[in-house]
Amino acid sequence: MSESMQLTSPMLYTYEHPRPSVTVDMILFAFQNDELTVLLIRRTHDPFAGKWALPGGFVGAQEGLYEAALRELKEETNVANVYLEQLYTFGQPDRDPRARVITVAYFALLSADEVAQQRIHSGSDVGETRWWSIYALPELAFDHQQILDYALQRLRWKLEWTALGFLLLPKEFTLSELQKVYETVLSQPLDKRNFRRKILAARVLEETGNMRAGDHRPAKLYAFSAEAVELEQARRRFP
Amino acid sequence: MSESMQLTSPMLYTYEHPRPSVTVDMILFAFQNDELTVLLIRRTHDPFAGKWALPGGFVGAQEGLYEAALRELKEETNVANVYLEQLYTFGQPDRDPRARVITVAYFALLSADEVAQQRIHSGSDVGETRWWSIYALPELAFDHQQILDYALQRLRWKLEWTALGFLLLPKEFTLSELQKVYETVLSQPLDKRNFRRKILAARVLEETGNMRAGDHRPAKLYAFSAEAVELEQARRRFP
DNA sequence: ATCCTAAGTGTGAAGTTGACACTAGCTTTT
DNA sequence: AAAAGCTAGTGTCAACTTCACACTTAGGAT
Repeated sequence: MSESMQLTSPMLYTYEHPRPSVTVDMILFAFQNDELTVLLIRRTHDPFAGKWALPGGFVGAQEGLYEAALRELKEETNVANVYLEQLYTFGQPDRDPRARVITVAYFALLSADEVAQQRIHSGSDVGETRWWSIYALPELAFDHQQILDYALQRLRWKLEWTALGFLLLPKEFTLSELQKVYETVLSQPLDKRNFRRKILAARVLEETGNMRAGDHRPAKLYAFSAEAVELEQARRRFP
Repeated sequence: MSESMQLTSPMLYTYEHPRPSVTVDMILFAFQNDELTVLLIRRTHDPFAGKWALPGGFVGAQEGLYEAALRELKEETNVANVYLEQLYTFGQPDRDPRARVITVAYFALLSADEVAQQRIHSGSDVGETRWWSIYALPELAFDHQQILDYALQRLRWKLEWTALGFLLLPKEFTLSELQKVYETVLSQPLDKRNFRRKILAARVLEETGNMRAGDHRPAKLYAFSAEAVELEQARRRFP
């Protein structure tokens, strides 16, 4: 501890300091086939060549962190137009075996529409891109498992405390589908009547008038109202 | 946007990238004279020489972010043994006029005991160190006002949702003192009976058996129990 | 002894949460 | 065309929580 003090202390407020690399890593969650999934890429280069990792990359000299996250996402996975939320910054000195790399993690919820539209594909530097079920993950590169665990906590928190679960669904959805999202993410069954009462009380959903046809009794379709969502997002405790 | 893509994209997963400087900045809150206060230092060097700023400094090559925060705090202000919580990472490209500097902000609540004990003084690189009332702040350097605003949001959230307000008080305190903390931070009067019922229901406080003598009826003194606090902190939504 | 001031205490009404079971409406099968 | 199968959809009561609200108690100062 005192060694590092002497290293850096005399230089305070000059700009001659060890400069780490800074990256952004993105955790993209989606809901597919009744499973919570996360988007991973397969690394082509060392370190961890062949291993799966969160999409991410270096922050450019003249771009903000959020912009870097959007750019890398587009480049590596062709995903665009998502709302990213800063998650946490991970900076253990040894988290990258080659150099000091500090990473700012972002996460996003992708609606089923977005997953379908994005035509996700791998960028030139990326081996392969695919969605993985949260419950059957491969071994991850770096400390990405830890980052993912943390993102999962945050996601659970979000669903426990806000009515924003529909962000993982298509534009129109049934209440049963929404309940399924909540049950899957929170890993617990919910009472149908109480769930409906509660989610409707949040006043972010409105009936579209359409029905979901299917094998059985058709279900009313709901959508969220943009204004209400802004309110709900404004209620976020950690912007 | 596409310019910066071309700048950095071809180098993905090599380590030849613009490397920003990375700093930590600390927001230390304390409660003094019925006011919420924050610890600031006066800058001696440009940029913003003479302006007040959050204590902070560069992250060493081989130290974690948290360790860097502790070290800088000790160096600049002589504050030690505080529990820091990561707040947010600010990385707008122009937030430092001279170079690209990304900062990871931490915040901490200092008890009145700690404020008294710490013998806060300025490190060699720091002009002056003092506590400022939140409601009478000087103009701050960089984007530190923005960072502070965000920290205040988080602090309010913390007091709204947890019983951790006593972190800002000395070891022993009366319920009235605790209520005053909550009222000050939340900027709203609270009902005495409801406040007491609620805070006692959280089961983190215990009577010490001592009384606070004073001009009027003596008040029971309370302390928090360490185990209970761990529980309460474990309840934190964002570790 | 009286006054002043802060400490300390309880209740009822309103709202919220949680447990719980049946009917409605469509498709498929026979 | 009737029955079976399956999912959608709905209401109530009890327990608990929240909120508003006012008086008594204990010490210090005079």
